Amino acid sequence: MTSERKEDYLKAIDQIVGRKGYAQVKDISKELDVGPSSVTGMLKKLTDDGCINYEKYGGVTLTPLGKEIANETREKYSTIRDFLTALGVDENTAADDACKMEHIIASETYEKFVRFCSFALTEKGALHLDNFRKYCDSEKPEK
Amino acid sequence: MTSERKEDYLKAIDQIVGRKGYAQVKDISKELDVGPSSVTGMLKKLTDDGCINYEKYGGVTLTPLGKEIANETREKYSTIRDFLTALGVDENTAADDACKMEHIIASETYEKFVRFCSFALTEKGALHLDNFRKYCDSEKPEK
DNA sequence: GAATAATTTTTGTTCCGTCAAAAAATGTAT
DNA sequence: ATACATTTTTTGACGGAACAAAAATTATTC
Repeated sequence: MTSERKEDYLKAIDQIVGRKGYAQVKDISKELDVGPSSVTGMLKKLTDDGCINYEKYGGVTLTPLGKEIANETREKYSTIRDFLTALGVDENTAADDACKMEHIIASETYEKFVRFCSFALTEKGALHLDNFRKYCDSEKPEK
Repeated sequence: MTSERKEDYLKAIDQIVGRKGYAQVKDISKELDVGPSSVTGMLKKLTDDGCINYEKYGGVTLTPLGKEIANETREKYSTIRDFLTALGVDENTAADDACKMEHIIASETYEKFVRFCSFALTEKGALHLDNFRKYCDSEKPEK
């Protein structure tokens, strides 16, 4: 009922609402890089799902349900992105991958990522991670 | 041209061929848990793509191209699975997640996973990982 | 307030992957 | 070799998500 794509839309709407108070079709269209007619279509579905407040030709905002889903998705996204960057993945790549991974990983896996991130903030953890990073740099020449 | 689903099919076919020399529609159907008509449809596309040797009502095998894709996919899969289990994710969950992640992560991210796995085989690495695992166990009570 | 511009919605099409049911081919008994 | 069982293919349909083009609405400007 709440597909991957719907989560993407909700996250995008949340972001835009955060910036300007409400979201217009053109904003969402730009944000997700899809045509405006695709957006209108999805807005109807999200309305049926009870995720957004939407009236034709009007601005879009999130309902509590929509906000909840957006927040969960966004939080997952941030954690995964941080996890990947901690591992040494480039910022942009990490952001891209996190955006796709957030939809598919199990909650158990997600939990490990959370732990890893907080561990990385530990003294020991930071040290270990540093070691890994050095290892990464040193082992490259083999190829 | 080579979608996620195609990779899944190729991987499944590769596996079955490994077991019995060739793959039948029913095998693939069972392996991927889809109806036989779906399989037949996909087999046509994979033939057009030059990934499989397929003649109606006959067994299916992989072409060099198909084998190459299957191998890449499989290798990616194994690495991701190992990476996740190294982090402490349960075997089954790791397998499931790897199956989905293999399609979407960037090669850069993949490379980090590879590095992490080989680092984990190092003396230092094993130690670090052990530390993380202990941290995981210790921090659980907070919830 | 009429004319024009920007935005949004409709409508009809497409692609992908799936399915169920019916038809065709193949395999296996007896 | 005839009847039955299994496997495979065809056919037609569906849902999801996207698009382009045309129509409708709202906003702006003079």
